[in-house]
Amino acid sequence: MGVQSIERAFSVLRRLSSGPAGVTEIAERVDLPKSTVSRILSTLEGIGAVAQTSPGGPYRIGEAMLDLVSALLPGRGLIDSAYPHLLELMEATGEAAGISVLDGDLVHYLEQVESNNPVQVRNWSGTRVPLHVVPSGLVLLAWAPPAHQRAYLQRTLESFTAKTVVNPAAIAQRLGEVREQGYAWVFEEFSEGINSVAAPIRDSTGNVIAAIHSHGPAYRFPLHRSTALLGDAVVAAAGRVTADLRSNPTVP
Amino acid sequence: MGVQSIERAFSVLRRLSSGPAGVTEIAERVDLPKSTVSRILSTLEGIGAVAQTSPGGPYRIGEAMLDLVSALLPGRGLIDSAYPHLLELMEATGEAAGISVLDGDLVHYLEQVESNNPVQVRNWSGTRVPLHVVPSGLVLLAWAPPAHQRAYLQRTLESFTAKTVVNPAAIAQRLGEVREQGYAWVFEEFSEGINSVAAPIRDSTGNVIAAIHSHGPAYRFPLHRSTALLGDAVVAAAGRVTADLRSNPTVP
DNA sequence: CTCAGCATTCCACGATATGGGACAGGTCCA
DNA sequence: TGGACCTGTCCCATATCGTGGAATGCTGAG
Repeated sequence: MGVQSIERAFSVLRRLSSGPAGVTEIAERVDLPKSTVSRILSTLEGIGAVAQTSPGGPYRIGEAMLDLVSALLPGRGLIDSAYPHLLELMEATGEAAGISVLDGDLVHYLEQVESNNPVQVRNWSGTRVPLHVVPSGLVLLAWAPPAHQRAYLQRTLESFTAKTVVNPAAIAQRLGEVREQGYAWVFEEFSEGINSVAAPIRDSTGNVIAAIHSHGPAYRFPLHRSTALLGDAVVAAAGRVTADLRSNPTVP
Repeated sequence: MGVQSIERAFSVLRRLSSGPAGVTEIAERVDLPKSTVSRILSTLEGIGAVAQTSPGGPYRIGEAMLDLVSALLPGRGLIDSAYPHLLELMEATGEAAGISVLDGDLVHYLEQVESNNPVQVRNWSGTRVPLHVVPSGLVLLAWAPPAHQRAYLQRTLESFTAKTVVNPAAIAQRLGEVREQGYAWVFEEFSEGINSVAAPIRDSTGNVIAAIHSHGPAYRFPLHRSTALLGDAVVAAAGRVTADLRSNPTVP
């Protein structure tokens, strides 16, 4: 039904995705003449979609394939832009800092930098948690389309600790406060012993596309420090990331 | 000189890597008739290389592309399998532990877990170093095809410290010892002040596909401890990773 | 209701991919 | 050393297969 040679090229790539292989081996596996496989590999090599492990050696998937999916690997470019500002924020608050994006009804933690403090909040990179229990989630929800917000609040909201707010009306009011203040604090609603504060990152058109946060053990964060000052620090860090994105708008 | 339709397909994919687009837009950008682009997109969609953001909407890069590069995101599956065993090894030796794979004439460090000791060997994750100066490299070379070994030893071998062994015959003999013992030690041949020990990880067919190692500052590692016992600890950890891979053979 | 813009489908044409086989380079074993 | 047996690339006559212009169908705006 489709274009034959394209389908064949992807059969070859699929074989290579499970490890390097030579022309003959691939030809047997995908049931094609060697000459055809050789020609396909030459073409793919010219594109950069495959490469030889060593000159004259077996073929493997090429770096160009990474560029093609970079938009999919959630926010690779975003992480690169945000990294230095995560470090700054970590130094400013003395606690771990991280960024996250919205993934459906969950907040997806992309990256985290840690302080060198021996007592640390574990690294949540790669995990996803419901929006209403973490400040990053509240931030992302606060600037989501109203229709999304309403849909989210109509669902049954899970409670994680004794302090978790699950009342839809209470959360809706909270979202308003977050929009006013520009940041969100959550005190032990996701996990007992962890406090966290977050602010929104915007793309070059002003849409909120991610959140940046800092979090630490409840016994020392924020402790005697002003939640407003810490909030401002996070907002400032988010602003710097936003500014960077504006000057280099290549992020998904 | 390559297969036209494959090259065209990748032109389309390249356009999509910078964000979703419709048929007309793509057609203009890559300078092809709409009908051709439409046909290419249908084919790619059948494969899963592209998908529609919404039914009837613009196209974006598809999830299948992720599977193709999973081998490139350096050994994601391998790292996942090995991680718990790296932790165990780190606890057993009290020093940092890591895994690495062969990349041409270099050993590529994929991942490292660190002890909580304040004095630490820096994290080499992501870097590549020549095979003959680190035990992981010796291990990978020891079980490489004899032709590769000979080719490698014929090259001019770089010296990193006063202790680096660069004599091909000496290295060849050393590889024999590594194969006998099942592990390799290197004392300050790569960097003064670092000692390291490594053992091979095999795939489900018995081929050596990676190495696991532990390394620490020379003044305390191995110190008074038996190099044989530490070697056995690394071999045991490697064996556990190998066993895991056997029961779950999805790694590159 | 018409028109503009979009994506898909159709089909005759011939450019283009195809694959069998020849070839060259390498490794292994006797 | 020779030759058997791999390997991957190249060649070229063949017709398959992709091509692209035009027609069709769809949707939404004015």
